Amino acid sequence: MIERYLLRYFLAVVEHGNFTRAAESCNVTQPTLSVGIARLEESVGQRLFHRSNRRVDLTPTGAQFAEHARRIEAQFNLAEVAMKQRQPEAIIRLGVLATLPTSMVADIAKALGGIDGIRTEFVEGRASELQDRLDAARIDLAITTEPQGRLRDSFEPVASEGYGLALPASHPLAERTSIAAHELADNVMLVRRHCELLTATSQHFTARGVRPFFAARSRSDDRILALVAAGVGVTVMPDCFVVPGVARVPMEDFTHVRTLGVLMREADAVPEAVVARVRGVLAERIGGAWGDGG
Amino acid sequence: MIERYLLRYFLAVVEHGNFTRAAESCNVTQPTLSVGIARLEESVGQRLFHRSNRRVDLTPTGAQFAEHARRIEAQFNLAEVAMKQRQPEAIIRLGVLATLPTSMVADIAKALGGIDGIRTEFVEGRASELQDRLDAARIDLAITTEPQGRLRDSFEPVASEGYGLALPASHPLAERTSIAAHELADNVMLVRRHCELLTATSQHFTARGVRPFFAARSRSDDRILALVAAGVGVTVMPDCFVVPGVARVPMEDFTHVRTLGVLMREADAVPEAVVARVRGVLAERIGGAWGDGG
DNA sequence: TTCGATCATAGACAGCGTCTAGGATAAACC
DNA sequence: GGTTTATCCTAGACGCTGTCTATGATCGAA
Repeated sequence: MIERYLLRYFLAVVEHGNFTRAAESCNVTQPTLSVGIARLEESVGQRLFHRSNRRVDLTPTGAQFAEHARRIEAQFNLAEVAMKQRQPEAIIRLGVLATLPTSMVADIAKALGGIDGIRTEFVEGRASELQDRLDAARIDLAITTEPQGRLRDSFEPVASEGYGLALPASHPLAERTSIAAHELADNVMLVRRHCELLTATSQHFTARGVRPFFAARSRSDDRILALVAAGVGVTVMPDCFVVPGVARVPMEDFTHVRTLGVLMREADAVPEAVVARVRGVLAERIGGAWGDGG
Repeated sequence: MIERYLLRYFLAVVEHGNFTRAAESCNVTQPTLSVGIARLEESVGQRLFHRSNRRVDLTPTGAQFAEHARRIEAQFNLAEVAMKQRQPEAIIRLGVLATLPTSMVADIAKALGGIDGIRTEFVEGRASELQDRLDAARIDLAITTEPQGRLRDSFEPVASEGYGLALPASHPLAERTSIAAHELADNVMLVRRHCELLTATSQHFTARGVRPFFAARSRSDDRILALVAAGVGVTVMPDCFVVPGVARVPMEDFTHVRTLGVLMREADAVPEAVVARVRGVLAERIGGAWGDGG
C-alpha cells in the first residue's frame, strides 16, 4: 500500500535530484529515504529512478508516477487548508429536566437552531442526574431546578411556577378555580413516575384521607397527558404543562413551587447568545418570571 | 500530518456508519480504529463524527472532509493501476570493450534505442574487467574478445579482425598495402594505453631493432586518432577504427587477430532482439564476419 | 435490573520506520 | 596509480507508534 510519507520522499527526490539532499529536506537520514524509495518501488512494482553515483533521474514510469504523486499531495494540502478554514463547530450539550414539557424543549431547540455554527445536543434526566453530568463535564448547561449543595451559587433562576391538577376538559371540576383533595376521592389517578413531588403528592392525599385508584404509571408526561385528555384520569403536574383538551386547576393547600433556571460550571462555558435564548423560552413559557425579562 | 491509513479508516466509518464494522472491514480492531479517528480529528483540528452508542454520523466538517478523502483515495487507486499497467522497463546493462571505436558504440546505442520498453546502460572496460562484472551480475551482456577460463563456453564469436597502422592520410606511406617495422624507425609513435596488444606491439618493434619516439600516451582512442589525423604521429590499432583523415595500412609480420563477440551469463539473460542487433552492428562494422550473417 | 451493542481509554507488545556504521562505486585530483 | 570526494546501498540496533487485549462507560431494550 502506498503511504503518504513515501510520496513525500519520492517528491523530495524528484525535486532535488539527489537522495542525500532530499533526505535532509524531509528531516530524515539518507538511508531512511533510500529504503523508503525502495519500498515505494516495490509496492508500485516498477523502478522509479535510475540511480548512479553521479545523479538520479526518473524512469519514464517514474515521470508518470510523479504526476500522480503531485496531484495527490496537492489534494492533501487542499483538504488540510479547507479544514483549517472552518471554524470549529461548537457543540452545546444541554441537560434538560425530564419534567419539562416536550413542547418547551422543542421551543428551546428551535430557538437554538437559529444560531450559526452551534449544534445542540439534548440529554434529559432528573435534577440530581443533571448535576452529576455537569460535574463530570458531560453536559455544558442544564435547565433545571435550584440545586442543593455545591453548585448552588452557579444557579441562575429564571422563572418559578406552582403545581396543579390536570384533568379532562370535559371533567365536572374543570371550570373550578380551586379543588380540594377530598373532592378527588372517586377519581382515577395517573402517576408521573419521575415527578419531583411524587412522594409529596402522595403524602398530600393520604394526609387528607384520600386513597385514589392508580390507573396508570408512566415516565412519559406526553403519554400521561394523552390519557388525561382521553378521560382516563387526572394527575398532578407543574403549571407549565398546557395542552388542548386538558384543563389546569390549582389544588387547595398544595403550595409547592419549583424554580427553574440555568446551571453551568463556569459563567462563560456557553456562549451568552445560547443562555439568553434559553432564558427567553423559559420566561415566556412559565408564569412567574424573574429578572430583566419581567 | 494526515496519513493515508487514517483516510482509509475514516472512509470505512463513513461507509459503515459504525466503528466496529468499519474496523472489521479494515482488518483492525475497534480500539485501533477509534484512536485512528481521534488522531485524524486532532490533526485536522475538527470533530469529524458525532458519536453516540447508537449511531455515528458526520459533522458538516466531516461531510466536507469525506469529499476530499474520497478524491484522494481515488487518486491513489488511479496511480496504482496506472503503475500496474505499465510493463516493467527492462534495463540491459551492456559492457563494451574500451578498445571499440566510439562510433561503433554509438551505432549499437542507436540500434538498441529503437527497441520499445528497453533501456540500455553502457559500461566500458577491459576484457577481464567485463568478465568480472558479468560474474558479479553487474552487467547483463558484454561485447568483448574471446575470454580465457570459465566463461569460455558462453562466448559467441561474431567477427574477427586484425591490427594495422593508423597514419595521417598525407603520410608518405599512406598509400602502401603493407609496411615493415623498420620503415617506421623515424616516425613518432602514439601509445593507446589500454590496447590489448600493447606489450606485443612493443616487442614487435624492439625485436626488429626499431625504437620509435613516443610522443603521446592516452587512454582515449578518439584523442589518439585526432592526433594521428593532425599529423602528430602514427599508432597501431584494430582494423575497425576507420575515420576520415586517417589511413589504415597492414603491418608486415604482425598477424595478431582479435575475435569479437557477445558474452552472457545465461543464454536468455537478455532478449534475443537485443543480442541480434548487437551481432548485426558488429558484423557490419568488422570485416571477417562469422555465422549466418555471412 | 440485566443484557447486548456501542465507542472510549489504558497499558503491553511488536512491527517497522529510522538511525548509525560501514561498504561499494565512480569521477576527479594529485 | 593511489587518494579524495560524492554518491547510493546494506546491515543491524533502536525506539516510536500503530496495534492489540482488557476494561470502562453509556444507552436502549428486554
